[in-house]
Amino acid sequence: MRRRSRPIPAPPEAPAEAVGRAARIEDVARLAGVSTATVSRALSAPERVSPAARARVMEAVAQTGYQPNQAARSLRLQKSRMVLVVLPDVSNIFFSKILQGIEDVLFEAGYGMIIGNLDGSPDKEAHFATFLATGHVDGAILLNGHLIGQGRDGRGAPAPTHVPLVALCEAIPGAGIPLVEVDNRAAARAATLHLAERGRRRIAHLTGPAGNVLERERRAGYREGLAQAGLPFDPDLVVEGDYTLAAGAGAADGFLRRAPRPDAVFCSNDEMAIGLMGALASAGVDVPGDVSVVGFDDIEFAAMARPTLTTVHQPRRELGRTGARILLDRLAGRPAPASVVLGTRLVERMSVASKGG
Amino acid sequence: MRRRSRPIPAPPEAPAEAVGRAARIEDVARLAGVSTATVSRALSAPERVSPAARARVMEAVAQTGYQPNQAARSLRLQKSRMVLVVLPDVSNIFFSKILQGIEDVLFEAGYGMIIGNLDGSPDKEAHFATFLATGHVDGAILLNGHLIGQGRDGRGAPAPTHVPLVALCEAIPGAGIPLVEVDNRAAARAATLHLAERGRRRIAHLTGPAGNVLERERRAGYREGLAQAGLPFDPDLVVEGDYTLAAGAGAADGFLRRAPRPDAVFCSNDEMAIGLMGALASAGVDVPGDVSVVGFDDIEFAAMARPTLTTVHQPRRELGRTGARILLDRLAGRPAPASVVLGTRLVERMSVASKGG
DNA sequence: ACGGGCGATGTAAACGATTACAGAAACAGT
DNA sequence: ACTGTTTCTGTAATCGTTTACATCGCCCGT
Repeated sequence: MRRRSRPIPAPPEAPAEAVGRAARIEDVARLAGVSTATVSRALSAPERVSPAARARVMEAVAQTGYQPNQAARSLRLQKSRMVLVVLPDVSNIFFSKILQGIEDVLFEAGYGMIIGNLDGSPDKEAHFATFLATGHVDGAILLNGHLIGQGRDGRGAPAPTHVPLVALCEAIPGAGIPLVEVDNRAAARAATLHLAERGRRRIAHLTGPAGNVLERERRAGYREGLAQAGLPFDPDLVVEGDYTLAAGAGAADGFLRRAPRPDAVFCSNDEMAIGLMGALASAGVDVPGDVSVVGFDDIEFAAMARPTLTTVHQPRRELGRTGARILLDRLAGRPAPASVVLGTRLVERMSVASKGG
Repeated sequence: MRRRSRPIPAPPEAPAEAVGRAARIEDVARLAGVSTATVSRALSAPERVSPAARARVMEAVAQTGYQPNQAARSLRLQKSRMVLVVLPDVSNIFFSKILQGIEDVLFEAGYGMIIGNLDGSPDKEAHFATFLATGHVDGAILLNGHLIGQGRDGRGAPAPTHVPLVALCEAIPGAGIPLVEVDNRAAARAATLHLAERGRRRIAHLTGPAGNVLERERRAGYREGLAQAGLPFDPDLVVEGDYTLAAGAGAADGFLRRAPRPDAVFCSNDEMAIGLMGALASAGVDVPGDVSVVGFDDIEFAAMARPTLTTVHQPRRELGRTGARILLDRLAGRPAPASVVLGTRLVERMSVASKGG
């Protein structure tokens, strides 16, 4: 193996910097002929440094490609500029849109976003609960209450030391942390009333999991709507689902076997509503004629289902944005509202039809 | 406002620990009557510490509720046990399912997941590119090539120092990093052939964005499929979309105006396929009779659309899992394959019908 | 009795930033 | 010339771990 006869010029893409380790603040200081203190100041408070020194530092920074090490900063400053977002399921289109809103404003403020995907696993709940306490993140947004308060063991981990928290979409009773949500009860009432106003008399309710705080509100709203329309409440018409397409599809049979058969179903989310409509169609039932359906959330597919789905619109992205803003306020020590309620509206499409007189 | 007459007992939930700061390793050491070195060893390598000391340390840890500070660990160990996942859009159901797979195995291995949501913003691309270089994370998974290589400025940021990377779903030409993907070309060919075998003769293609590496493969597969079926390639039947429901719906008109009208459309994702079917139905076109439709991805809603959507199934969660595993291998210095191709399969549903003789 | 080996422990030096404090230099006002 | 003020800079402590190295017993074989 012969040596090359001529020295090879250094590759142009690596400017001055040695092949080895990333540049440290000390390298920059040496190169600029100043102390590390001056480098640090030149970067974080340029006005406290003479123009000459500042220029030399900037030059040295450019040459070395220096980027402050984040672990060191975190340690020294006792904050990480990271936020943990805890949610039941990233792959759920409802949450992931909220995630997008959170990311929007977190990024704007220079914060990074760590995902805690609970996935129904108590292990994960425990993990992320301690995660909060270990200085990994400056704050957290909780999309359900499992982490603190209402774990399956009845108690869950104790509220972590002093990390600011914000609850999003679902209240965490007794946790005493700010909450951003929609008025689920009012929305459910409006949806139920809407069906009643279209002449529907046997209005069923396909709910989410029973333990759910937010679901309690919706059930209450459903009953209020019935009452307001002068319709009797029939517990037999309330069926519990788990927010999945499959749950919706699976519920169809049950509803059809009820006697008398319901002429409308209010579903606690759009997935179940779409799953239900699909199964009803397959069973030869006319939607919306025989059975009208209302969903909840207004996910993108609601407008694409056949028939298009009448549903309660939730401002998902805005929910995320608002939650993140409140958390940032608390992180910055600014005053923040204890609770925010965002508006919903009923989006009328083709899955509800008028009936009778 | 009257003072309470009796002192209140300390709340029972705070065991021994002072109200102030979180416990440091030194607190534990003092309490256990050992040095900090022993505490550290007791926790990370118990067998190197005498049973007696170990017991005292554990007791002290329990009493103080000590959790090692992560910033300090990261700094000392030069690793963060965090992985950055960069993707175009968290709220997209295609990516978020992959995210779930990634999270599965990352969590299992004790790694946390930071999300870099590009959202089409060059700012964000730049941000996350430097993010990689600042010791925030030990490695990254890239769901598109924008971060390195093919940014809009033609170059993007230089490949970051030495952070292990893995590309997922979309190759990053020239980056020389492991890639996990499906055989997009073969899958597109199979989809096109499937339509041809059902007697479809004017098969259109609703594609993703043109710059897309993966999209080039699908277009190539589409043309191969046509060729294999003995059908002519007509550039007029290739329409570019952007993977959204709206793009699918918007493309319907164009297809219907073509003369002769196409009798099938192969769509590069399910959202566009569903949007297209919706708009076709609204225009009074019979799907699958007049126009058959095939999608790509097999998202959950594919089975719930009317008609149910025939589509190419991608193992999204498994893609995520595999990508994460390879990254972990590289992080651990284990040998890792340079590239993995996962299988797809065509899921036949109701959006394709046979035609003619 | 002595040296070697071994296991358990402690001391102190990293890791890479920020910043309190103090010193130096420059300048102005008397 | 002296003092006080202002502006800039450097020294060194600090954040909370981990771990190389040194030390200290202790046991064992000769």
